[in-house]
Amino acid sequence: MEYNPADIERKWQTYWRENKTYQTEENSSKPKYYVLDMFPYPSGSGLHVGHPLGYIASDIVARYKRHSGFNVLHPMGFDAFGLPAEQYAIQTGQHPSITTETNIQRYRDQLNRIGFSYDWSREVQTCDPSYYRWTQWIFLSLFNSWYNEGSQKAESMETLIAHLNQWGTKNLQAACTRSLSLEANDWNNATASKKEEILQNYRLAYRSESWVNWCPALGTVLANDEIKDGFSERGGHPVVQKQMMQWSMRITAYAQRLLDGLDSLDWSDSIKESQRHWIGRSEGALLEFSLDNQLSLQVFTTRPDTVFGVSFLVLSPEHPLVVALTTAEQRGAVQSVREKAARRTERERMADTKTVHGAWTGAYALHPFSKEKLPIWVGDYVLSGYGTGAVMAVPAHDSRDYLFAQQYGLPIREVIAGGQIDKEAFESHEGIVVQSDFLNGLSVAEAMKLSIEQIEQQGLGQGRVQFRMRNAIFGRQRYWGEPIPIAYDTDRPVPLLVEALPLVLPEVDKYLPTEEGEPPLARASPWESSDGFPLETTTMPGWAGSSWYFLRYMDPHNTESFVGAEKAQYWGQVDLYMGGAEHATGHLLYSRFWNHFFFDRGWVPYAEPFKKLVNQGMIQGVSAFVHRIVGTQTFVSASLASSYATTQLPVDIALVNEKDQLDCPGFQAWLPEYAAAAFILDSDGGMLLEREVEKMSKSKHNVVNPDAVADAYGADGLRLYEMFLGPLEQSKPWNTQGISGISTFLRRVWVLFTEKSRQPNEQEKQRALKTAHRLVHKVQYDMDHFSFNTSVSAFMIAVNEWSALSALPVEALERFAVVLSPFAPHTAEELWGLLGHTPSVTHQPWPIVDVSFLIDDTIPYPVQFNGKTRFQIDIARETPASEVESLVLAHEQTLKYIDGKTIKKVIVVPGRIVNIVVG
RNA sequence: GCCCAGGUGGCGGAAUUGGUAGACGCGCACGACUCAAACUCGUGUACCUCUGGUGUGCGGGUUCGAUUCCCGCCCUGGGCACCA
Repeated sequence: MEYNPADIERKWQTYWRENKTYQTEENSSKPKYYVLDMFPYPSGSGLHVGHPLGYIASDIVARYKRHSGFNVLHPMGFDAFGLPAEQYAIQTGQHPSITTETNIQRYRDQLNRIGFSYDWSREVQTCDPSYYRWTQWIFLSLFNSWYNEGSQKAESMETLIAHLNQWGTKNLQAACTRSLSLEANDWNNATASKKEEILQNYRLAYRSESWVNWCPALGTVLANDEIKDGFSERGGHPVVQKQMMQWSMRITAYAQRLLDGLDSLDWSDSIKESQRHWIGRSEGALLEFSLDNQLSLQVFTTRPDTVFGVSFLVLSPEHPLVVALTTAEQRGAVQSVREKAARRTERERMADTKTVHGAWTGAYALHPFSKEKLPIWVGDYVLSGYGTGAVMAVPAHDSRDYLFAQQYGLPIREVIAGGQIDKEAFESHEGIVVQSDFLNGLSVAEAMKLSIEQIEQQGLGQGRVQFRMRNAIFGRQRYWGEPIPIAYDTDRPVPLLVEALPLVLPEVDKYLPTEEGEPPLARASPWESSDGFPLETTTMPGWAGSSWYFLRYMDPHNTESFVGAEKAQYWGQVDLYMGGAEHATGHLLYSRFWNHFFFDRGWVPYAEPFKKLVNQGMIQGVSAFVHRIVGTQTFVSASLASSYATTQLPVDIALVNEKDQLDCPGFQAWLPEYAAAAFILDSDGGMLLEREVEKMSKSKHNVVNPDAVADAYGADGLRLYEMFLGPLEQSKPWNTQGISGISTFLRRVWVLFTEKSRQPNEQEKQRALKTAHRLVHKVQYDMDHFSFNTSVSAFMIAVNEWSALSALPVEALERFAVVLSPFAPHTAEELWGLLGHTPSVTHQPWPIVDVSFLIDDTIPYPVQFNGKTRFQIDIARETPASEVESLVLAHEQTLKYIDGKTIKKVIVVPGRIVNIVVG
């Protein structure tokens, strides 16, 4: 009987589906284990072999945990709202839900072809109204909550309103957009509209006029994490800064907790570091500089110790005081800086960090201590969104201020000794404070402390922790997303009632903005609430639906709440979250933010949603390039290309054979422009190509399709090979050729189970069992260390050892089938059946290792001379060190290597090695 | 510029606490089977000036012994990038 993966895989996939083998148990008494994959966006091009890498690894863990007696939650779903489906809708007029549904179907088929053990009865799709109803509900909950900095948690707006009723803003500790000062009377006498304006200052989901990243080509705003190098992540369009009224999320309220929470997480250092950097905590002081005319200007600085080195102040071009401060003579210069800054795209701003532009406003401020007159400048290197949008410039000790001072001839005053400030700014914290009045002679650390004390005592400002992270813009001017469940009573936002949810996406005639520039939802008529108020026209961003889906899987059909309290309690945290490192600062931060909020409101038992995170590496493609002689349609083999002037053009890797040669007729048929191609072959008659490792993508023509690999080598072959390629977290190139080793392995496994005698003699039985126990031990170790590539090697070693025996005991084969099943589940099911067992192998207990099989009676001691291994001798395990030494010294080969030299020292490491030092 | 990860044969990679560097697989070479080829099976395969020597990016150090620990540097990949 031949090993036929196609038949076996079809058979078992049907069996699993019909018997609901992977359905998670409800009300189980078993311990739980939650293994989650980052759900995919179902793109039109389907999966390539890189996508399933993480899914295979997590599926192995899920299956291993089932064998180990856990009730496993291993779900899959789709992040189904998003730009590509909408762009396609704009081009074709087809509703994005149709494209999305087709793509999801294809993804589901592709995933099932690989034999994943998902419980599909829990599938979620973010674009499904029964799902986004709860995304909208969460939005309303955030709208109806504020962050109490006193209790350090989110609370219902009711407690805020109660405080305002009684005290106004007195003693109110709240995360807010700007700090307000109101008496209880002011609040109580305010109109509904004025009250809402005040509340907006505190709500966790709120509207504000803010600087946004506007992408004209996509016609929408983008979050910082949706931009790469100044271009939109999707589509690569330029992005500019623009001020707009926008829905935002007050994630900054959670900055400190999001930072602290990282310490308890079992995540890679690189992801934790990028989150820390993104949050960007810095300590310093807010400091007031008074102006001539009653006004004052506030700056944020992390170096209050250098306060006597301030020689000018700089405002961002957008700073609200710029216009008021600028004198008539300076108006032109300042205006030109402001206009220039406004015109710059994000991209230009980043490309050009070496030059600064600025102008003097004509105004002065007074130094808070020395009362010296300091000129106030406008400079484009100061960002309006960070700190107060104004800085005290200390050019001697800040390189950006230094650059600015040099360019405009402003004074540079050394206040920390130790640098060479005629050459560059001295930013080190190692130094003694000089020319600084009461700070003279102190270290930087001492001066920081004392300066803040003095600033606070004299009422000039206060110590302050500042975060780089900004609040997240939430509205998108797009169609294919969750509608925001808000109506407007004139300008006052009014939340829809929970009973009115879901607010379903309306039908529109086109998926484009209206002629007036309104988002596509404005095309719906009427787009208004049941009581006739106009509805919000922006939709939620992609990250809304994906920030809580891991909770919905716990309780996917609940119509009463987004997740039931008992289910949330039982499943707790995600034990293992597998996904790409590209979500380091987007999805993973937003999900943590929302989950902290749910925790504060008492809806989930943990603030942190993902206990352990593993980032699978990228599988790269190996692109192929053909040489074309410049200006012709003649193509030349790579081996001859050096004799011609050529350009290299990418070729679909389907047209390349295993010797890196081009299928010439196939190439001519591939694209019309190559129909008339002529070829100059090398002496072997081949058309050699250049190969290069790059990211796998459709546009590079280097995509390998998992379906095709599974058809040729079986799903189990694909699974084993993806794991065998190398460490999970590393990037590595895909080379289909290598999979033949896996094929050979699986066939040899099959032979062991179908042709090998099961009546071993005692010696063979012991040898076979030793191999089996060592295999189980190794695989178990690898499971705990996510080292799946070495497990595949261990399987091969076991099979090689067993193949050399004439018979195998059934106990060895049984262990093998169970241990193989997480990796190659279809084959393992079939093997389990061949041993006479009834299905399924899925819940068979993981074999127990008999440690006596792991220990050998004798140890092959390597014998080294001066650290170089020369030979080995077998010595009984328990032999004491002194005896090992004499055995080695008495060995005939030892004499040869001593070769008349003196033995200076003999090192015996019991059980390991012998090293003889001669000289 | 800053932060993080990594650098081992022709290739993917292994080496679990400082203890035999190159497991396992690909590729390649030779052999068996075959009229022949493919498949399959077997043997070999780090390098060199080969009774020996060298070798885990480079240079140093610690140690009886270093891919592993320490110092300095180079390169590759990823992230951040005027954050005061």
